[in-house]
Amino acid sequence: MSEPRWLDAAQQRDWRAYVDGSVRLSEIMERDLKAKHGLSLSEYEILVRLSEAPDRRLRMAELAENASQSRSRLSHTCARLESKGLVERDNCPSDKRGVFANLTEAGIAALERAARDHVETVREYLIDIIEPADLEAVGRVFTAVLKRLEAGPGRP
Amino acid sequence: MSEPRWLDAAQQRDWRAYVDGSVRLSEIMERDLKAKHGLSLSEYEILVRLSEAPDRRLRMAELAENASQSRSRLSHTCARLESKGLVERDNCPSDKRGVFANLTEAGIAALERAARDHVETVREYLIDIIEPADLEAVGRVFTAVLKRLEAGPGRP
DNA sequence: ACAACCTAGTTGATGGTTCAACTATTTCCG
DNA sequence: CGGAAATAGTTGAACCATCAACTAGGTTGT
Repeated sequence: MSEPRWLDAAQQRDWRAYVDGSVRLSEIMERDLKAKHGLSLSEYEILVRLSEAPDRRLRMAELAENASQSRSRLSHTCARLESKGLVERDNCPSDKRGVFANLTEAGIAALERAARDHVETVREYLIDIIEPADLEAVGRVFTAVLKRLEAGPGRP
Repeated sequence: MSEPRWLDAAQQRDWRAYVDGSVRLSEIMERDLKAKHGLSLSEYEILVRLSEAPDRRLRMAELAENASQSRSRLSHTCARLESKGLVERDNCPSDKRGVFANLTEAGIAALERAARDHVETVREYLIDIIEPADLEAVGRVFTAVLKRLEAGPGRP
C-alpha cells in the first residue's frame, strides 16, 4: 500500500476536461438522436455495426463485441430494435446455439436518415471546432486505451 | 437539406477510436469503483465535487451543474448517498427552497479511499500509457467541446 | 399587495442497464 | 464414446436514469 501517485495540476485539468466534456458530448448525441429519430445511442451503434458487416448480418456475440455492449444488454436492445422492425434475428444453421442479427430494409433506411443528422452533430460539437492535429491525438490516445484494455489487468 | 459532410477516413478512424475507447474506459472505471468501494461513477463524482467546495457543501443546483447531472438524477443519487451516510442534506436558511448537500466525515473518508484506487486506474488505463503531449491535446479538445456546448445550439 | 411568472428541488412512473441464473449446444479430452 | 467444461444467447429481477408533474418559495411589475 504505497502512496498514490496523484496527478499533477496539468494532468488533473486535462483529465477533468475529458470527464466533463465526454459526458456532456454523449448526452447531446443521445438527445439529438432520440429527438430526431427515436433512437438511443446504443441502438444507433448497433445499426451502424450491422450495416458495415458482410450481408449486414452478425452473430450476436460479435455484434456485442463490436458495439462495446454486454451480451445481455444486446439481447434486450435487439429485442427493442426488432419490435421497431429495424432488425431481425434468425438462427444460425451451422451452430444451433447461434443467432444472427440482421438489418432489415427499414433498418437500413432509418440508419441512413439518422447518420446524416448524427454526422452533423459530431462535426458541430467536436470535429469542426478543434485542430485536425488534436483529433489525431485523440485517435492515438483512445487507440492506446483500447489496446491496453485488450491486454487485461496488471501493470507491466 | 444539403448533402451531409461525411467524415473522411482518418476522421472516421479517430472518431471511432474515441467512441469505443471512451465507452470502455468509463466501463472499467465504473466496475473498478463498484467492486472496490461500492460506488458508482456518478456517486464518486458527487463526492469529488463536494470535497472541493468551500466547507464541503454545495447547493443542489450547483452540485448538479458541477457533476454534469440533471437535478432529478442528483436528487435520487443524493438520496442513495445519504442512506449510505456519505452525504447529508440540510435546508438553506436564506432561501427556503434551497438545500445544501454536504459531505459527512464518513463521506470524506470513503472518498479518500476510493480516490487512491481511482487515480491508479486512471493512470493504468490512460495517463501512463500515452504521450504527455497527447493528453494535453485531449484537454484542449474537451475544453473546446465544453465551451461549444455552453454557447448553445446553432452553428456560426 | 397581488397576480403572474420563475427558480429550487423532489417524486413516481417509465424505460433502459446490469447482474446472476438458466437452457441449449458444442468442444475438449481421458 | 461420454462426461466435464466451455460457449451462445436469453430471461427476470434489481437497479439506475429520465421525464413530466408537482410543491413550495422567490421575483417582478403594476
